[in-house]
Amino acid sequence: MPTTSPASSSGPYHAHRERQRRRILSAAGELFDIRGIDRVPIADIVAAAGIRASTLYEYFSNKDEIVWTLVEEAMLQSSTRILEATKTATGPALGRITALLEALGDELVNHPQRVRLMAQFDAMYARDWSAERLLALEDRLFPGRFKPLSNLIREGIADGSLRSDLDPDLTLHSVLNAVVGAQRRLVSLGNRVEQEYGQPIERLFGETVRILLLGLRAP
Amino acid sequence: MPTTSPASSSGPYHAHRERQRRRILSAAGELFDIRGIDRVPIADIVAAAGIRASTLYEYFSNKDEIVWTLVEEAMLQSSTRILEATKTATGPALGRITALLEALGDELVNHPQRVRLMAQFDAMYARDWSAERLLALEDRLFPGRFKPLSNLIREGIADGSLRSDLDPDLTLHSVLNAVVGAQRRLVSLGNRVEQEYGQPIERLFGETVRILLLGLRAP
DNA sequence: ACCAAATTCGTACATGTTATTCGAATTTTA
DNA sequence: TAAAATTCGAATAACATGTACGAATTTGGT
Repeated sequence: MPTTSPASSSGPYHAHRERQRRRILSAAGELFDIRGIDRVPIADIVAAAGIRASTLYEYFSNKDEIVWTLVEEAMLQSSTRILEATKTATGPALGRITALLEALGDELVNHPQRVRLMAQFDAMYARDWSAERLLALEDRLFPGRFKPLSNLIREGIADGSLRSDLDPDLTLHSVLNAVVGAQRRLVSLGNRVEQEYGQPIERLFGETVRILLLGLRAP
Repeated sequence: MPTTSPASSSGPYHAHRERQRRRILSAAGELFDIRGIDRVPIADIVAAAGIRASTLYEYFSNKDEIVWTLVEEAMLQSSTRILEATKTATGPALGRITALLEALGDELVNHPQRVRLMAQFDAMYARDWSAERLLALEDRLFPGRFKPLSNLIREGIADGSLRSDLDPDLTLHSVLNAVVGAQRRLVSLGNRVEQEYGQPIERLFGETVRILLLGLRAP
């Protein structure tokens, strides 16, 4: 009898369980990326992971749990990398905002699968039935995440690097939303972007960031 | 015996067929919006439309056809409205770009369901298996759609309303992508936006547009 | 009001897919 | 080698899609 249906976090078989868990998650992540989350049956995840369905249920009680686990990991990795980039940068606020937005560009080119996962999640899972769970997850991962953004604008106005007519509680949120939206749209459209726009993804993203920064900069 | 399985486009019963077709499409659209396209079985569409499954197959041969029809309509309505707004505006290019972006804001507040549908489609259907069909659809709906955008930038540089260092083949594409990305992200996150950011959707969107326009404007 | 054509209904059905459970067999640990 | 953990294989129940067809109903034209 397994300890409990969701994976246990310690014990003699701990290392092995962790390995298996990873196998399942990465197999699922790959398939979700290629075919779309809702079009991947458990049977396919199982086959890709090289196990039987009944084994999978020793690790996750259903597909949703796999999805939520992947999303949690993606959000964590993403935010870790971005916070780090922002903290590394020094000098006037505009420079730190630049670093923040460019980190999202790095993510776009270096971790497209991760970005695609979150794009899918936004469009499909961010519905009422899961809103509570998502908000709870975000609160757990980064409590009090918005004060730094507002302060960044305030500092920029004070140090003269940003326009003085910006609203600290509004501007950076809307800029971030636009950049994240651009990022996710570009990565979702994938090859089609280049076919349609005739420009490589990273140039389009870079130009978006450039224009936004020009709009923020003090005249 | 029905004329053909997909709806016929003329004949004595034409008006009635159109009405029924609409019933099906709007029932499906509603359900897709609430639950997500891939989580709506045919049986539910049929029930919501108040008909039997066998009747539905007189109009659409499968669920994908319903989805594609809805997407085609959404793309057409959206682009019609936006082209019109752009053409109505006169004066310097910056003003016309402003009208273009504000039209996307109108769509966000007045037709959120339509925007959500396209957001879902981008994230789920814009994959390799359907890329050809989508490109064909776009070519059919608006052939040669990108020259006007490039020209708008060129005109703006010429008439002095835009910065002179913009790239006609790049800038407006990337700005549009960002605005569309922001629009779709806001509408997908829905109520969560206000809970998380503490700002109404249209303010966030408006601020995004404002910053972008500041970035485009000649110094 | 009536007729003929078109549409819808009701139902049955064949087929395939999906998620989940459970006891038996196997592998691992100590 | 014994006990514990893990995996397997098979069985099952539920769901979903799409098709078929005669009977009942609605529609448009006259």
